[in-house]
Amino acid sequence: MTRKGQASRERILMTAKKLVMQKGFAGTSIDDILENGGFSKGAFFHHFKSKAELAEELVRWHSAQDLAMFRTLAAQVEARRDDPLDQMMLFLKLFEDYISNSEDPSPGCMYAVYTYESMQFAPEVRDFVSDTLRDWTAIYVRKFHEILDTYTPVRPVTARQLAEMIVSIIEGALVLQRAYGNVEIAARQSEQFRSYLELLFRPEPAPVE
Amino acid sequence: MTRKGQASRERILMTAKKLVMQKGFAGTSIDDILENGGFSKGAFFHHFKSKAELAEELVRWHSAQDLAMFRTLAAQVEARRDDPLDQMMLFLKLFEDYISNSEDPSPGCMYAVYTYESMQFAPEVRDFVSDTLRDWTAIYVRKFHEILDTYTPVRPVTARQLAEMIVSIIEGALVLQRAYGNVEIAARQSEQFRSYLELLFRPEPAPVE
DNA sequence: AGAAAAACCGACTGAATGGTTTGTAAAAGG
DNA sequence: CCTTTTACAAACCATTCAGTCGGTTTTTCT
Repeated sequence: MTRKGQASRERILMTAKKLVMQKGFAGTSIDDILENGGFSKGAFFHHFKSKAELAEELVRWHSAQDLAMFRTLAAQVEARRDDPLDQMMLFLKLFEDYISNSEDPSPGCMYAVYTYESMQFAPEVRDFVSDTLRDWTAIYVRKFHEILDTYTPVRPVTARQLAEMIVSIIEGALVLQRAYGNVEIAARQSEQFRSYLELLFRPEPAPVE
Repeated sequence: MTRKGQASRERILMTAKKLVMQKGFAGTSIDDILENGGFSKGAFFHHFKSKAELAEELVRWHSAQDLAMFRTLAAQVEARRDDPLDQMMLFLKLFEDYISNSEDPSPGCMYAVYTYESMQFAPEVRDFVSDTLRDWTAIYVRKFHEILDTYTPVRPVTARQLAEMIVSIIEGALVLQRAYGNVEIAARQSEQFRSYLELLFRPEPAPVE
């Protein structure tokens, strides 16, 4: 694949991503993508043999970017803090900055789009999406294990429960954000989750009555 | 509209709901609905003048059912508890029972489907969905106001933040539930939220070191 | 420079889709 | 009982859709 070929392919993926996030996968036709990006039919089918293949390449491409961003944040955090709880708190704060400042016109999670349209996709694509979500959760699970090795929570809780909680909160907040056209919900909810972690792991003495 | 007519209309809506929750709105063709429910084209277009009208009637119909269920739970709760925090806790528990025992093959939230495919719908439909989500949140906001009038939280928090938190958690948990094919996540996450409320409003004395 | 391969163009095709129309059976109303 | 309206049936239509194909341009390799 030539350099120019790669570039075109990426431009198609970028356009497809934009439209799929706006209108869903079934709601986005190939002609839509072509018109919006200024490509031709021939160009598209030179790079992707079918719409189904685009679907697969699109999530894989997106998840690679996503993971890279995630790792960048995680690395920053681990360089700046030693304590696992401090790391988690800083990570969440950085995430809040990131999501508040991304001027994405149609916010949302691509995995959620794929999940709610799962019947459109081949089983392997569905599996890829759920595996990716599982990987995402697993990274949090590991970090919460570290935290639970160091701290004793005020109430019994498992690493898995906390990991699924932050993922759920973010996924749900993105739905609300999109429905309301309000870009601050995800950050505010991440903040609430931090508050929960504080109470669980760093309780203050009960206030005197 | 005759009784039989009403019944047919409802059967179409039921079939449409099932398919839309499985495959998304754009991914569900009218022919799909007809085939799946055993209707004819004539029947469909007798009851709905277009697919767009079906979209609108479908959310409105669904939200009416949804709200009725919500009110039933709320009424049960208010009959059994006086304290607003107790009411909230019981409500969440009843919700957990409800969602764990509903044998829905393709779980998820219809508002999330509409939100992620929002470009498919007329502005009035989009507004209806966001208004419905706002109503939903507003009911929680009111209850949390009552709670905050009675209890002092350990950490500063607003009724709106808590209301958006439970809605986000449930929305997000439904995404994960669907992705993983695991029907217990929403209930488990609701439980975590209860745990947060306990820590906020009914803190135990800090453990002695 | 010249051959070979990759990248691209756009007219075309068949199937699917949303929607229309014409006709008919069954209720409802007087 | 007879008329009018409602409820449905299904053939039909125009458009859109995913995908094909034959041909041209551009890039790469030697």
